[in-house]
Amino acid sequence: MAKGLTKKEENYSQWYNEIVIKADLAENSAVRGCMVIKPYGYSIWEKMQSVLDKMFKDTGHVNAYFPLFIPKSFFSKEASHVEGFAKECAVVTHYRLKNGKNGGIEVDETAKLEEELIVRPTSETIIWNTYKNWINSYRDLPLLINQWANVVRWEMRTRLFLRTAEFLWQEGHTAHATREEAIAETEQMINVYAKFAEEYLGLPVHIGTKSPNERFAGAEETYCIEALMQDGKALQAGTSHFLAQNFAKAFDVKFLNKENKEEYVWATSWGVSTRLMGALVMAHSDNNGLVLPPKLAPIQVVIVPIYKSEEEFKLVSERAEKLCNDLREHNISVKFDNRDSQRPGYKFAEWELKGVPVRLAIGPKDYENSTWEVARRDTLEKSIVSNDEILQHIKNLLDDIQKNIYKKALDFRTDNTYKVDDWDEFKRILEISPGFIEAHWDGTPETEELIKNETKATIRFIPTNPELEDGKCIYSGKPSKFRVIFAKSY
RNA sequence: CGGGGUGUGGCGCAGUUGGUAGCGCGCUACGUUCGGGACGUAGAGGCCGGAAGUUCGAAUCUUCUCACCCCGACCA
Repeated sequence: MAKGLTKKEENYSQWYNEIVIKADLAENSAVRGCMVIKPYGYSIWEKMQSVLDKMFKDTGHVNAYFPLFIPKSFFSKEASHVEGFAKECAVVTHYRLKNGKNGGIEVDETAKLEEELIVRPTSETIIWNTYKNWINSYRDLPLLINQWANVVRWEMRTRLFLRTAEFLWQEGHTAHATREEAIAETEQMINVYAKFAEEYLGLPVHIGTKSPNERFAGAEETYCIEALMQDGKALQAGTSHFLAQNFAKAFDVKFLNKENKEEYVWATSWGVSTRLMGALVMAHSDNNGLVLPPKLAPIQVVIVPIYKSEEEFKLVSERAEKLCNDLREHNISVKFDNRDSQRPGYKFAEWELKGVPVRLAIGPKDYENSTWEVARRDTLEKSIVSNDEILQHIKNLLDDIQKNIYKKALDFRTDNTYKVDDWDEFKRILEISPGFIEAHWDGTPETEELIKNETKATIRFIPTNPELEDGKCIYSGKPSKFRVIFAKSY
């Protein structure tokens, strides 16, 4: 089975790479660090987009589009923001090419830009520079805008979907009249992300806040959803930032309140990216390939005909086409794989590799008995279902698969979450069976840094409503009131 | 940016002490097959990452260069 696919127990990162490539999700491009998202992968992303977009609209947001390029001067207006991104910015310095000496092409040095342009690593600066013109009164607030865009962060080391130099995402940027309202927005959006992750990706996530070390550059508070991958490493799947008045002050965005007094506006920003594709792969897939949650699978059901003669093909095709129509009427996406060039066994393996949730086979025997062979991707179980019941069976099965992969991921997380009070135990667990570790922390960035240097583990999140309990910091032994969650991370 | 590795048909690789390139997969055609990755026959496809050098002769040796991958530091 799964010919040529590395087993995840043997080499997890190679297993991941092979699934991404062999399942036709994406491939490396001719440009260093930049990937090509292939049609099958992109159609999953489109499904994510359409679900998220609706969730954003339902919470009152509208879409807009801001420029790819940001004047360098904008960037330096918010000090910690610049510092956070400076090391990974692509910069445009010239606007013209000319013919070179040896028939090649070279940069025309006479066409130097007066002011260099930064390719956006995120859009806070250009957006706040624009909002300044849009906001005058409390009547202009709240301003609730999202954009779907690409951004560039010049990463040293890249991995398909998880970290690429260019990636696709959405970034919401909102402006509010009060601190409370902005915080409520920040929390609302992290809850939207959590709901999306759990209900659609089938991925259980924790909601929490980031420690100062891990916080977004320019934010007062960063909320995150954090998931556990099958190798025991944590993956940040989405973030929502309370930006306080930092950008309003940097870009001088003020409004007149009801008392006719000038105030700086309060801001949030929030985003999820194509990194979610990586999360999807690493959360559910197995040694046979990708496992997709039905709600995001581009193809939910595939039908493989089995036949010897032309007549047999005709008979099973007729019944397959009929079922295709029925399924489509019930908004279930289905593919009838009637390629004559491949044999059934090949098709079975291929659709498993691509993670299609439900596979049906129909051959002469099934035709005669009025049955279907039904195989589910998550458990690899097969059953025989009568033609009368097949439609309802598939509907139930898709729901069941969606629930089951969530439960599997949740059980995995539960099994790999540890409460630890002893430093040696902390190190030992990270060594032999990584996962989430709940431990006490003295609240200082210095301690987090020391723990990171010694174990590579960082604080993934601080619970939003922690259970209060007196304890001692796992590293320094200083008093602590509640536990935070450590893990190695992507 | 440090440490390691790899560049040879579309993909994965072999190529010995230098003698002018081969295998598997895939692809094309035809036939037999078809309930878990079929087989046969016949084909197409590469100036061996690039440049310079050594040599009668370089995929192979030397120097330089470029690209990519993996492990670290940094990051969503």
